[in-house]
Amino acid sequence: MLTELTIQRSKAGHLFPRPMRGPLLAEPRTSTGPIEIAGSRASFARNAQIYREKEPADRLYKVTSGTVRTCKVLVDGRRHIGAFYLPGETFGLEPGDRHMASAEAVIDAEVLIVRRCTASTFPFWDDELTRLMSRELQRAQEHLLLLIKTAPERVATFLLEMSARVRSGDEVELPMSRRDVADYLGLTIETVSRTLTQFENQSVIALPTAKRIVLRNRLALKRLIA
Amino acid sequence: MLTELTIQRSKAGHLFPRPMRGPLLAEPRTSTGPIEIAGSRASFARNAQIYREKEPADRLYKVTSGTVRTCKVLVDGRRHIGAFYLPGETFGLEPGDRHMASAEAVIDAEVLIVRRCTASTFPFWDDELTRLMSRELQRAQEHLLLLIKTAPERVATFLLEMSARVRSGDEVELPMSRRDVADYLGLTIETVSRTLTQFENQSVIALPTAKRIVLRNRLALKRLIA
DNA sequence: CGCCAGGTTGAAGAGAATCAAGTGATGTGG
DNA sequence: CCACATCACTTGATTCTCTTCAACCTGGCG
Repeated sequence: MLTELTIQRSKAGHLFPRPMRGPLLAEPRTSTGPIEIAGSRASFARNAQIYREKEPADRLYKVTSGTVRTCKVLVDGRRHIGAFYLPGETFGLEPGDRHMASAEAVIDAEVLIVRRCTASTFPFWDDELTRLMSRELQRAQEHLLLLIKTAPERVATFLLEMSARVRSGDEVELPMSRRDVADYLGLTIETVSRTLTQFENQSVIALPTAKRIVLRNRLALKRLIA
Repeated sequence: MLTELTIQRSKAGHLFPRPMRGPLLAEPRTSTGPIEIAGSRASFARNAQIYREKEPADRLYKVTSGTVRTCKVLVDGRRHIGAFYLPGETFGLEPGDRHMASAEAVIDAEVLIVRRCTASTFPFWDDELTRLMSRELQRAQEHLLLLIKTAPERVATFLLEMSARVRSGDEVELPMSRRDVADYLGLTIETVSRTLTQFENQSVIALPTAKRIVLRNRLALKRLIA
């Protein structure tokens, strides 16, 4: 194991190193056991940028707490969110050598950072990179299918996806704002909000608070997905 | 080089083997020169299926002539085209071990087929797979951005993309139908058609025939893309 | 010549965006 | 501890884009 550093945020998202260690990879590989690779830890305040578009993509990031979004801002101000990353998920791997999107903390988040080159000395590393790339591709392809659907279908898909990812029964605590959801689904915040209240009126969901959503009728949501 | 077979189509798209050889990979790799890997050739009639969704994804396909589309049909009959593949481009690589979409010949097409496992005996093969996967991911991410745009923006993006890929000056011969274009862009054929005539009326393009498109004002198209 | 698939055009309608106002939660300073 | 400011979300009215439904071209091809 190599030297490790942890980085903590200041108020404005500045980074302060402090010693730490942690595993990069989430899934134990049956053949070899879990892989742990030296890295540094960093904390980011809500909305702090983790990296910017077009910066060299020489690091990988694993969320240890909080939530991260990757997003692209178009010239006319529209914003597109490519993905949300929850604890245990890894982001930052790009098809090229530069980041295609920026990454930001949706809520206060901690990430483990590993240099891509550092890791190349470990066996099975290439396998892991391929696995991550595959997952990104699959995610992107599912996202594509999402964007050709109607608003209720998109929202239903999103709710079921989030529910499956946080797996906490029928109650989902969304870490992200309506704006984030809207930019992920390719809708406006008004449409997202209206669709949610519509679901609530149909008793498909309950909304104890804006970000807490109870799935009361999963079947109805699944029927929507088509 | 291993034994090679070529397969030709019958009227209904059936396959008849015949000896042949050809390179799988398009790009010469500077360090080692072009890689050529044994494979079989096959021809497919217009609209013939090359593989179906959920079939094992154990082969790679390189288009040698014609055009191929990958598509998914949703339960309600809507169809989504994930990508078009032109001569020289490789398709069939999936994030999992099953095809996520089916592949069909847009027009009569010839493809070179290589078994994924066959190829593992060649050096640099893993690199090549990674490169292909990267390209797919990039393609998917650009497609995502497309789908959050307006109809004119999508059509303009599509025209410029096709023009760049066939690089035959300002004249583009589209191999695919309006339906294919529409299903790729997430629009209806009527909207695609209307948008094209609108471009024509603005002298941005000319339409000598339905499938032949002359880009008269690339700048106007680029301005649209935002 | 006439058929037929693919493409275009028109009119009407639906769905989401936009514009605008209101409500509710959160946080801050007096 | 409360008043107020701010931000996030919701709701309503209107507009606009794209879809839908329908009719009509057009170009190959028997």
